[in-house]
Amino acid sequence: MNAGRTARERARAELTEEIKAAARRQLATVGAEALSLRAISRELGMVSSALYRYFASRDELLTALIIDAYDALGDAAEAAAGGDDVLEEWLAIYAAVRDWARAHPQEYALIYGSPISGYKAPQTTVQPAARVPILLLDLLQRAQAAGRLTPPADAPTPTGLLAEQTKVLVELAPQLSPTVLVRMMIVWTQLFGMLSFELFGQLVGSMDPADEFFTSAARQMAAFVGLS
Amino acid sequence: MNAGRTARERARAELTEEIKAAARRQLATVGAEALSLRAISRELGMVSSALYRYFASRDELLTALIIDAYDALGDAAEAAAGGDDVLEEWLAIYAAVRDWARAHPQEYALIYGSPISGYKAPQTTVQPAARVPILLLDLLQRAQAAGRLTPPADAPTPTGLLAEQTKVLVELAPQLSPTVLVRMMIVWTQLFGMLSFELFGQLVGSMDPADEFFTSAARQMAAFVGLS
DNA sequence: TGTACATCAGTGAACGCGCGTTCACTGATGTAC
DNA sequence: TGTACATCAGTGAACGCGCGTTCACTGATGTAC
Repeated sequence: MNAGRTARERARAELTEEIKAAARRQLATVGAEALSLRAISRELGMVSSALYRYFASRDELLTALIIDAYDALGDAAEAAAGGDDVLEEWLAIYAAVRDWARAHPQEYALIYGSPISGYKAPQTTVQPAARVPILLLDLLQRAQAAGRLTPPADAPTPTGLLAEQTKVLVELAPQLSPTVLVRMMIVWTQLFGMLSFELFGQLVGSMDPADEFFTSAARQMAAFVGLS
Repeated sequence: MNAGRTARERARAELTEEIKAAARRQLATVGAEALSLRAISRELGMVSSALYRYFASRDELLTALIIDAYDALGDAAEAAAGGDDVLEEWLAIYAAVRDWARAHPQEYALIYGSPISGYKAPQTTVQPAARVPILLLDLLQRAQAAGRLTPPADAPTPTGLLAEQTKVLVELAPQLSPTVLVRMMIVWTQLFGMLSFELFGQLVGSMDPADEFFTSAARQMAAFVGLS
C-alpha cells in the first residue's frame, strides 16, 4: 500500500491536511481576515516559520482553503443529485447546498462573502466554483430530454450583449435555450443571495428561521426556470 | 444661524463627520475588518486616544458606518422612486441600488457582505436596513391600487410557518397578498444576491459586465412578482 | 548491504511592523452668578 | 460685563498584545553507487 510513497511524502501530505484543518477551525472562530499563520502553528505545536515548508504564504493557504470549500460544497451538492424525479432532485440539491452552508458558515463566507482585502483569487478557484451551477445546468438538460422543461411563454429571449454572454453557458449545456440559460443565472443568484441573507442575518425579523421560505423559493425558482 | 449651537458643539459635529469620512476612505482600501482607529487618527492628524471623545470604541464607529451606509443606499433608492409609471419606477430603483453599490463597494460589503468577526450589529441598524425593501413594497401597493399588479395564477399561497412570517410584512404593506409578499422576499434576495455576485467577482467569466443581465433580471423579477 | 552525499522538515531568533484601549494631565470653551 | 468654576477636547505615554516573513542552522530521511 501507498506504493512509491516515502515516509517523508506521507508525513508531508498528512501535515498539509492538518494545517488546513487547523486553519478551518481558526476560520470558524475569527473569520478569514483574521486568519493567522502564527495561531495555526501554535495550535499544531510547531514554530510559525515551519508552515512555510507547506505553504509559501498566507495567501497560498487561503487559496487552498477556498478551493477546498468550493469542492466540499460541490461534493455535497453532487451527492444529492440523481434520483428518478428531476424536481425532487432539484429540491434535494437546494437542500444540500443550504445544509452545507449552515454547517460551515465561515467557509461559506470565505467563498461567497466579501472579498478578502489584499487577496486576489487565482484562476485555479474558477473551476471548483462552477460545480454547483454546472450541476444545475446538467439537471436542466436531463429534464429537457425527459420533457420536464417547458420555459414559460412570457420569458424574453436575450439580445445583444446578453445573448453573447449566454454563449459561454451554451458550451456547458448545449441543449438549453438562451432564455432558460438567463433564467438559470437569475435562479443561481437568487439561491446564493437567499443563503447569504440567511447566514449573514438579513432575514432576522422576517423569514427567520428560513426553512419554509427556502423550500418555497426552491420550488418557485424551479417553476421560474421551466422545470416541472 | 446654527441657533443655540455653541462653537464646541459645531466643532464636535464636524469632527464626527470627518472621522467617519476618513473611516470610509480607509474602508475603501483595506476593508472593514482591517479598519483601524490608529490609521484614522493618523490621517486626521490627531492622537489615537482623541477618537475616544467621539466614539466609545471601534465597534461603535462601525455601527455608525453601517447605519450611514444603509441610509445612503436608502436615500439613493428613494431618490429614484416616484414617476408616473410603476414599472419604470421599479427599474429606476433597481438601477439606483446597483449604481450606489458599484460606487461604494466596500460600504456595500460592510452591510451585505460577511459579518465582521467579533462585531454584533445592534438593533439600531434594523430600521435603516429595511428601507429598500419597504420602498419596493410601497411601490407594489401603489401598483396594486393602479391595477398594475396581477399575481401569476401558478403562485402558491403560503401555509404554515411561512404564512405566519408574512404577517410581519403584511403590517408594512396591508394591501398585498401573502403570495405576493413571499415573491417579494424572493425578489429581494435575488436583487442583492445578483449584486453581491457582481461586486464580489462571481460573475467574471459569464455575466460580466452585468449591465444587461441586471436589467433583464430587474424586468423578469418585476413580472415574477406580478408587476406589469 | 553499506556508505557518502543530497534533500528536506523543523528550529529559534530576529526584523519591522501593527493594533485597541486606559489614564493622568493641560488648556481652551462654556455657564452661572 | 466680569469673574469663578465646571465641562470638555486633545495630548502623550504606557500596557499588553498581535502579525507575516526571512535566515542560518541542525538533524533526520532518502538516494545513488
